[in-house]
Amino acid sequence: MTPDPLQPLAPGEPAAATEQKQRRARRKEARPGELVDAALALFVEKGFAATRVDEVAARAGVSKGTLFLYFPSKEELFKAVVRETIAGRFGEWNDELTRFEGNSAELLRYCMHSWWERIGMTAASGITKLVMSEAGMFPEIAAFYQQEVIGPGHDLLRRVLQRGMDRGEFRPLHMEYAVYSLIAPMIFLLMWKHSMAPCCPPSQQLDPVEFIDSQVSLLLGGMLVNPAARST
Amino acid sequence: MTPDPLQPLAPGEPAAATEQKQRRARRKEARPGELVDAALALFVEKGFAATRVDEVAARAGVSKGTLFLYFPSKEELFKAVVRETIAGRFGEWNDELTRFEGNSAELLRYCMHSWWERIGMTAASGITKLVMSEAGMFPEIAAFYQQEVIGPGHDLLRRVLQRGMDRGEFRPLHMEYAVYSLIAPMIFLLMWKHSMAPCCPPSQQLDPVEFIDSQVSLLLGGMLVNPAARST
Amino acid sequence: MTPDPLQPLAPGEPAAATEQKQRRARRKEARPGELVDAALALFVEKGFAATRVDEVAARAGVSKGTLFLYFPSKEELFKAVVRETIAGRFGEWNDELTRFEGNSAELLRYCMHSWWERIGMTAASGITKLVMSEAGMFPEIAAFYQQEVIGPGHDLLRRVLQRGMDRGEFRPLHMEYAVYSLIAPMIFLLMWKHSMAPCCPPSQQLDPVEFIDSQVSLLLGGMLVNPAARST
Amino acid sequence: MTPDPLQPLAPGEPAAATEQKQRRARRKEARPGELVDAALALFVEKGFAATRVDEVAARAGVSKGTLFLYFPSKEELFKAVVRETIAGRFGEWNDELTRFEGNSAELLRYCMHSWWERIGMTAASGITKLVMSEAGMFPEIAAFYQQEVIGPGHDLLRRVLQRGMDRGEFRPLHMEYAVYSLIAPMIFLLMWKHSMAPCCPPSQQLDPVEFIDSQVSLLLGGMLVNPAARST
DNA sequence: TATGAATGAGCCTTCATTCAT
DNA sequence: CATGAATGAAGGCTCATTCAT
Repeated sequence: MTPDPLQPLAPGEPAAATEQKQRRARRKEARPGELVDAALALFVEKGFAATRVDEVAARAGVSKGTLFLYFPSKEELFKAVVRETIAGRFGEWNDELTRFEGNSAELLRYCMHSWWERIGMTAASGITKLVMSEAGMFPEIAAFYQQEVIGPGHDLLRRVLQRGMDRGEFRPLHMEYAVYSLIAPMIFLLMWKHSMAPCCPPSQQLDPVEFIDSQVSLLLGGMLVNPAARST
Repeated sequence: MTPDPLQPLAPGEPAAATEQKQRRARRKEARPGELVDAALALFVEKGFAATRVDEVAARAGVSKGTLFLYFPSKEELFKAVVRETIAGRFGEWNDELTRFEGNSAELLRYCMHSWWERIGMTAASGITKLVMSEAGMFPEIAAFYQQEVIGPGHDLLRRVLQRGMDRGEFRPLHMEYAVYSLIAPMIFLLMWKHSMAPCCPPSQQLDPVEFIDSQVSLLLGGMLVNPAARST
Repeated sequence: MTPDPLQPLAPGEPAAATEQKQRRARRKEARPGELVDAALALFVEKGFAATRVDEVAARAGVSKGTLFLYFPSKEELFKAVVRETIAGRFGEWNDELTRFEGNSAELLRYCMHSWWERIGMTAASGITKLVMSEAGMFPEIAAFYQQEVIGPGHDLLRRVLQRGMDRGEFRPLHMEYAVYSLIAPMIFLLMWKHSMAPCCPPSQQLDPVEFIDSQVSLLLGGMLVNPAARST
Repeated sequence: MTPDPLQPLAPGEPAAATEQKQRRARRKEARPGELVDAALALFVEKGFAATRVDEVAARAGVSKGTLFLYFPSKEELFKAVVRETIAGRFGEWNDELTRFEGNSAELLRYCMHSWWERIGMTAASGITKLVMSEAGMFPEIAAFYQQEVIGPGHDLLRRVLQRGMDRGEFRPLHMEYAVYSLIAPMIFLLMWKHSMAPCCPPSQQLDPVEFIDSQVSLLLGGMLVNPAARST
């Protein structure tokens, strides 16, 4: 859609004008994205209701009117934020899982740390906090999130556990509950990071990576057939 | 404070008038509670910003003006809701812990289930979800919550773990992380119940009691010195 | 209406009860006055709109409901304040004028100082400030004030000037303007005292008595037939 | 600030567009002024508290929201009214005083009449009345008024009197009191015009110009070294 | 397309007034 | 008579949304 900048200019066309058009066009196409980024940051920081569209527009470097050119309402902006931000990276993740060659305990640990690096510690974590906070007001969004994120994530974790059981590494587990036992610390870390952490005294601060390590170890204690022999 | 109802009425005193006064007095004393109850329900359902004080008043069966007779602002009403809902039940809990005679695995399981019965499945859970959702907007509330709930809960769980280690039931644990491993499923259950659960397909629904059971079992696997011998 | 306290008690009547009734009755009769006093003070200090009836009631030591037992509305309370506070002291003043034996310059000076002592420096001055401030909102009150205070005061001053002219002490004066030349400093002192004075630096503070003296001297310079010979 | 209308338009520039922009710009620039004018009229007529911002906006031909686009609060609107209305014209006045060539009696008379024409009979007088009425509620405004108006006016009058004394026209005067003797009739006229006058019977009406004339004559009687020789 | 001035519905809050007790 | 809890009609102010330019 954007004109390929490597393409040679049509002969006779004034270069400057073309370049300007290009830049404007590129800018125009970037607009929604910039607005979504700005909105994401502000929604995460202050919540949906407390974020003013003026602020979003200002942060995106456009006027308030322009925002409504791209999003018909604040609610639609919010929905767009959720939709745009949730990039389905589960395909890639599933592939990694398939290719993984270590034991299942290592895989599980890898998955959890991987989640932290790719989601938990990035801005993407804000979106989950946001969705959970506003789910009551936006059931549609919550359902969308469930379908696009929770569901696939759930499936992926189920695959990991199944792999462990199939390979005789994990004891027979009640799949659903075990999956949620893995989701729980992630949700917890998200909410903690975005809500209580700023108010906790240093003594109760949490190093997420260490916590994940510790948590996985504890859970593996209950999952592994032979905990004593575990390598991780 | 209220006249002792066991006290016989002064002879000659008209019983009707006394009763009326009592009802009036009771009414006045009941108002804040009724308002807090109404506010709790609405805040949990719609969030702080989306809840209108008119609605709260209407639900409590009074006029808008009356609400401001008891709470100087919407924000103070919110704080009152938080305070009232999470009235420290930790004293009682700590006593139970002290008196508990079973082994530490049983105690841990008891604690988690107890939490669900007293907090998780009651309206109090909604307020925690709300506090975490709105923490950014109400740092004061978040700090209060941290001090009144998170802190004491943290301490209580630490005592449980310490008991297990002292009695040689639990392996040496990194205390902080282990505590958060117990807190995590509770926070998760809270958030889940109040945000995603209504949108999940039946296949992904979660029975909280069973989940707690399962989660505790897994964690105990990692905590107990002798997992095989565990009674629960 | 109030039982004469000197009247011997009716035989057989319990003294205590009677006394209580008396006190309550006396108190009841005093209520309107106490309310008017409280209202005067607050109206003068804060203006009509900014004075809350709660405050008036509280200052008078009664409940808000009681206030409305005596005055049907805040406006009526205001009117009552003006009516009650403006005690016609012009009869007495006119008598003094008639009996005055000094020369007219002395009489004029006496009148002005007398006004300051009896009105200007007392709480009564507040009422004039109040009436002038709120005249736009209460034309009825302004008319009443004009009739009860301005008019009589005007007449009294006219008599003084006429006396001076009749006795050949004052030059022929344009009566209306001359009267207002005497009223002007009084109005000025009132407004000054109640509005700007608190904001003026010490260098611009004003000693009212000295100012009246100075002002009268200047005016007499223009009024007296023989200024050089004036004794005051 | 506005583009010089005498400047010829750049050749080729579309006149219509320019004019439109100008009109739009002028409109935006005119808004605060229109609002201040509307507010001035209503504040003077009804007082600060009784004036509703809706009314001000309506009178200025805009919506309530627009008003808050230009003034952050009703109070700031009021302050703006005061500032705009009494924009310091003392510089001009001081110059006139310096250039004045007549005798000091004439100068004094000129000053007083000048005040009436520029302040007393204009809308600015209403604002002074308002400031004095509401001074108790707005000490900040009162202080501002004192600094911007009372102070400079005071200084100007002092200069006039000093000039008279320096030139041997005026007798030695107690400066402060004499200055206030000149301020008093102005304050009086203001208050009178805006409060009692509408309620006075015709017999007690006051022609301000004549009153000033009369008042100045009387005061000059007390000020001049040689009253008999006075030309005015 | 982009702007930003304008809008107006709606919110929180106040306070004079009422009325059951 | 006195109380004070309850009321509800406004009022000031915000902010998502519109639209002329």
